[in-house]
Amino acid sequence: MLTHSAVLKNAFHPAALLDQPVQSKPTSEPQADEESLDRWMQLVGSVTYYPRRVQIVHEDEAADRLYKVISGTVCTYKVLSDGRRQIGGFYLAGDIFGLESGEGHTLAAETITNAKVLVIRKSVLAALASRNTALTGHLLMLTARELAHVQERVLLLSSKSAQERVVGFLLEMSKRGTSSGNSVELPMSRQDIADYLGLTIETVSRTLWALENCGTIEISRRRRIRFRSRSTLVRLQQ
Amino acid sequence: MLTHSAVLKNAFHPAALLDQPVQSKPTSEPQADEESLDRWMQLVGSVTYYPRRVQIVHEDEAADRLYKVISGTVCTYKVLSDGRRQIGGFYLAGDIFGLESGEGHTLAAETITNAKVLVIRKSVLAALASRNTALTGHLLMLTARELAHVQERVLLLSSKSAQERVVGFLLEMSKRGTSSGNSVELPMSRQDIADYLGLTIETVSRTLWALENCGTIEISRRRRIRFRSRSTLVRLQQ
DNA sequence: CGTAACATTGAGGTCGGTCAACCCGCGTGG
DNA sequence: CCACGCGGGTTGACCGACCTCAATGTTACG
Repeated sequence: MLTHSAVLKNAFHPAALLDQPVQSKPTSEPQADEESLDRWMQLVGSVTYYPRRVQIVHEDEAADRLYKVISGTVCTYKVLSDGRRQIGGFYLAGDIFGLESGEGHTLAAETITNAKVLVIRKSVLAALASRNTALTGHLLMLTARELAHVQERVLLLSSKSAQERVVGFLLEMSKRGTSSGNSVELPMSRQDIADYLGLTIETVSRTLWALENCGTIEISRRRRIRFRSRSTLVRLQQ
Repeated sequence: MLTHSAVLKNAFHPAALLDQPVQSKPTSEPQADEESLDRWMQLVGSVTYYPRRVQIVHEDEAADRLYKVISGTVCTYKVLSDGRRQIGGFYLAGDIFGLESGEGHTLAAETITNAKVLVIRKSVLAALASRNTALTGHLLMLTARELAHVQERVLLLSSKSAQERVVGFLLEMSKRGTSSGNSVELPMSRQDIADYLGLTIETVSRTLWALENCGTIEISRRRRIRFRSRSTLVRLQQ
C-alpha cells in the first residue's frame, strides 16, 4: 500500500495528500508543489503590512479570503458575550489561516506583532483550481493538517491541568516558531497565552514560575524561555 | 464578489467549496455532487458491521482509511498515559471520520452502539480523484466543515463552566442526531459525555439533574432528553 | 430474581479563579 | 536627572466550582 501511494504520487497530486508520504523525511514535504502553490498565492494575492495589535478580520465577516503570514504573528479569536476572549490559534510566519469554510461562523483575527500578510481571495484561488488540479489537493492537505492540529489542541484543552496545558503550549511553540535550539521567543503576551489555554494570566504566570523554580525552564526578559530539561517537560505534559 | 463566485460555481466545482454558497438555502447543499461522492465511496468502499463497544481503529494505526458511518454511533478517542480517556468526537449516521491527515498522530475509534460503517482506502479515493476533480473538492469541503466544527468545540471547551459545556453539548446533539422535534436520544453513556467534555461523570450527572430541576429539560430513561425551554438553554450556553 | 453495568447522590478536599496589591521596564515630560 | 504614568507581569489571600472517593440507587438482561 505504501508502494501504491508512492507510485501514485508521481502520477498526480491528490494521492500525496490523502496518503501520508511516509517515505519522505518529516521536515521535507513535497517541496516543488508546495512552492508552486506559494507562487500562485503570491501572484493572485496582495501583501499587506499591519502594525501590532490591529484587527485584520472582524467576527462574522464574510469568509472569502485566505491569509498567509509572511512574517510576524497573528491570532484568531472570538469574544464571548461576557467579555471573555478565546483565542482560536496562533499563526506564525509561513502559516495559513482562514481555511475553515465559514458556515457563517467566522473567527476574528488580529496581529500580535507587526506582521506582513499575504491576502488571497478564495474565489480567485477557486478559479485557478479549475485548471490546476493539484491546487485543490494542496488546500486539502493544508486543511487536513490544520484539522489534525486543532484536534491535538482539543485533547490538550479538555482534560488537562494548568501545568499540562502550559507545558503542552511551550512544547508546541518550540516545535514551530523561533526556536533557536533549546529556547523559544514567545511573541504573545501572558494574556494571549491564557486566552489560548483557557486559563487566567495569574495561573499562567504562577505555572511558569513553578516550572522555573524546579529547574525545568529558565525565563529571561519575560518572553524568552530556555528549556533546561526537555525530557521533564515531555513527562509533565503526559 | 458574490456575483463572481456565483458565476464560477456553475463553471466548476471547487469554487463552491471555497466560497460559501450564500445564495442557496442552508440545508440544501450541492446535493447532486454530494450524492456522486457517496456513490463513489459506496463503489470503492466496503461495508462492515460492528457490535457495540468495539474498537475499530487502533491508536497509531496507519491513517490510510476513511470511514463513513451508515448507521449507529462511533467515537474517536485517545487514552492518556494515566488512564484518562479523551473523546475526540462523536460520529452519527452520515458523518465521516478519519479526515485529519495523520502526521503520525491518529486517534483510536470505537463503536458506541452497533454500527454499520463504510470503509474506504484513501489511496483508492486518491486514484479516483485524479480523473474526477470534483472529488478532491468534496473532500476539501468535508474537511473544512470538520475543521470549523472542531474549532467550535475548542471554544466550548476552553473557557466554559461545566453547565455551559453540558448545555452546549445538548444543543449540539439536538442539531445533529436523532432529534425528533424537541428531544434528543443520547446514544452515549455519561462516561462518554464526561470524556468528551473534559468533566467527570458525577459533574455531568449533577449538571443534568440541576437543569431538570429548574425546569429547563426533562430526562426520561436516562438517555432521552426533552427540551422544555430551548431559549433558556441557549442563554445558559452564553 | 439476581447480577452487573450504569447512574445518582453525598461529603470533603483541591486546583485554579477572583480580587487586590505590588513590581518592573519604558517612554514622556518637566 | 527624577517624577510620573502606563501596560504588562508577578505575588498573595481567599473562595468556590469541580474532582475524588464512597455509598446508594436504577436499569437492562440473563
